[in-house]
Amino acid sequence: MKNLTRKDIAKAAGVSPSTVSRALAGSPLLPKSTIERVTELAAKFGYRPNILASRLASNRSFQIGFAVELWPGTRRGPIRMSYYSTILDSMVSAAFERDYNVMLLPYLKDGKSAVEHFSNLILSKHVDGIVFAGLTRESNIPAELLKRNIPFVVIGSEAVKNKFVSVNTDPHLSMTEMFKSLEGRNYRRIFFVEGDPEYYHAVSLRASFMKVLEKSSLSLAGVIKGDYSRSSGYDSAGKIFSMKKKRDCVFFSNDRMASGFYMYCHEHKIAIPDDIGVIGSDNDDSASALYPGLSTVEQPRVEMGAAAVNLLIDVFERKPVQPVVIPNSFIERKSF
Amino acid sequence: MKNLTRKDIAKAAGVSPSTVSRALAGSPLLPKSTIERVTELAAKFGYRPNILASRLASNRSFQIGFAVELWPGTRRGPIRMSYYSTILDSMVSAAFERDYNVMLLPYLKDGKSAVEHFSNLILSKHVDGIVFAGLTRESNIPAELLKRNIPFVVIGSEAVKNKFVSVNTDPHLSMTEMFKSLEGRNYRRIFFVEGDPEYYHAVSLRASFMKVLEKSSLSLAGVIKGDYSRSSGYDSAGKIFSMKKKRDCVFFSNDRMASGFYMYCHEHKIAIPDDIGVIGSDNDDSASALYPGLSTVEQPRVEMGAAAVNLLIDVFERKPVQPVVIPNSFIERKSF
DNA sequence: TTGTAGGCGTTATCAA
DNA sequence: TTGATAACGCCTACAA
Repeated sequence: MKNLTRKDIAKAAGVSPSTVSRALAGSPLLPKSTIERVTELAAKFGYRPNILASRLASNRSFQIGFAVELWPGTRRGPIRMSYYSTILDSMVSAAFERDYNVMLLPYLKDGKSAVEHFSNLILSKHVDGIVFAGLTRESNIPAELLKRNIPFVVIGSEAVKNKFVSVNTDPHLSMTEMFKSLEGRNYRRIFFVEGDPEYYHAVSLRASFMKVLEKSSLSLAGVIKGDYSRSSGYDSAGKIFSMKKKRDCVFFSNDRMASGFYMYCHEHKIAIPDDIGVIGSDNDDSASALYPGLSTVEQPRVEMGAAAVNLLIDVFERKPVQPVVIPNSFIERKSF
Repeated sequence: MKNLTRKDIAKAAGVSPSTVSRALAGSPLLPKSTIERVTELAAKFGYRPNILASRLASNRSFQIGFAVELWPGTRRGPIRMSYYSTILDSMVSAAFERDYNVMLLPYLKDGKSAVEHFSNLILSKHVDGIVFAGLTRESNIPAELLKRNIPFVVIGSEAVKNKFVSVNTDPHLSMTEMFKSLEGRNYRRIFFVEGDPEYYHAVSLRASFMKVLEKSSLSLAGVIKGDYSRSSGYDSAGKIFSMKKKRDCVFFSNDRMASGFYMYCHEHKIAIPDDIGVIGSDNDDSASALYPGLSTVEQPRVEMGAAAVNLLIDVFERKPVQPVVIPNSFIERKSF
């Protein structure tokens, strides 16, 4: 079956193909009557402009890529993790509002150079630009992509000297709120359980925590290494309880580790918050299933995803862009 | 800056543009030497075929759409829910393996007809086919899309008379395992907390449950209405405990409702499993944070997502396809 | 084994 | 206000 094209509509309407395009685009040059007639005819025929042809002609794909790193040999990627899925969720909406689509760009962790892969995707016009999230601090991707003049935005990574466009969180406000709350409850010391320092998030959260801690009346009970996993949260409990004093509390760099800590406390009949106060970070959905409700430092993922998309489109449109820093808030529940 | 095209490589290699295409596609017609020479030259120049042109010429987008229903006026879609993100995650991997890409297709819940929207997406060649998940039972989308000859696959919906391609779960095996376990622990009665019957999943799970229940030595303590939400699980507790007898247990149609029930039990100092046995369904990640560990009927989402993609590509390639039914398993933890 | 040439269905420029 | 026409870059039948 032959595809319906502009020509067919043009013939039926007794105009030229270009007029059909103009009418469908609602060009202000055309009189209303023409627009109406052509539009009606197009609807009647069920004509839809071929987006493939339109993209070729305009040399734009109107697609934004979201990079997802696959583990070779598995059917598992990062999207099932709530950090990624929440960001993606809001990216889709934000892109939709600006007439872009989001495409997923899987790449193999130990495949050929990721940089090469993404360059190809841009050069071959698969996507107009790429959003990255969850890169490790040592990743060379942003620096290399910059060299090659590839439009991209990075979520949650350090924007080295503001050289590339990034979206980040500033937990300063939420930390301030948190310490204020803690002081109000007469806590004296606090443990800090760190995330995986490969990630910028872990480092910046720690820095922010320490900065605000200094100004507070609490003192540091200790820093415990973690890696964001539930088991590392569980394991941290042993160390914490070996050092614990009265009126101590713990801060976890994500809710997942906090949930591991909860598990330990349940198993050992330790009462939260009576025996120890607990605070998490992320406001994961799963955290709200915990009992007692986990107080947590929110990560504004929805805002970050939307901001990344809007920044990227601004780049396409050659508008001036600034790195975006989004403050987050502290959510108080029952865990301290 | 001008785009690098076949022509440039052709000129440099002293061949025609078509030969460049053939070489890059590894055509068996060409001698190895030509393929090598052209490939090297292309690499040296950093030439990447323009996928936009290729798609126009072949009239295929090599993209698979995943439909996501947006709530108007919010930046929230379904992808943040683990049901969707897990399916999507495996779809991306499966598509990658067969050289397809996954594109997200948002549509407004109360926007213009969804059917119209998806027809357009296909007619305009945005995507070659579409995967749906989480449709309600009364949705007219599958029937209408079928009429219009649009390639699609539906996950978790009833395949009415096998008329359209679908991927479903058969919980029969896991239910059998579950009841066997329950009998081994001397449970006498079981409550069934239903999901939202708008969804096929709720209905089919209930049917499967009842069928296996009949053959077991347990009796039905009652059916409680739920809607998959945590709060409906919490609310179910009141009804359950008003009817509860010794050696009763509860089955929840998803883990989320079970987590609401846990919340109630914690608040009311009811011990799981000593006072009541609990079983969930889905094997959500968040369920594994519950204490005591929630036994659950798994939903094979990873397999469903991958199967959907492979079915769809089979449809493109005009291979004969059959609806896929994937059995699931029972995961025993500490909640009964 | 390789080259030629006619699509594919738009967009965009220029002329009328 | 409209119409012609030249790109856009690749695919592919057909010819050589």
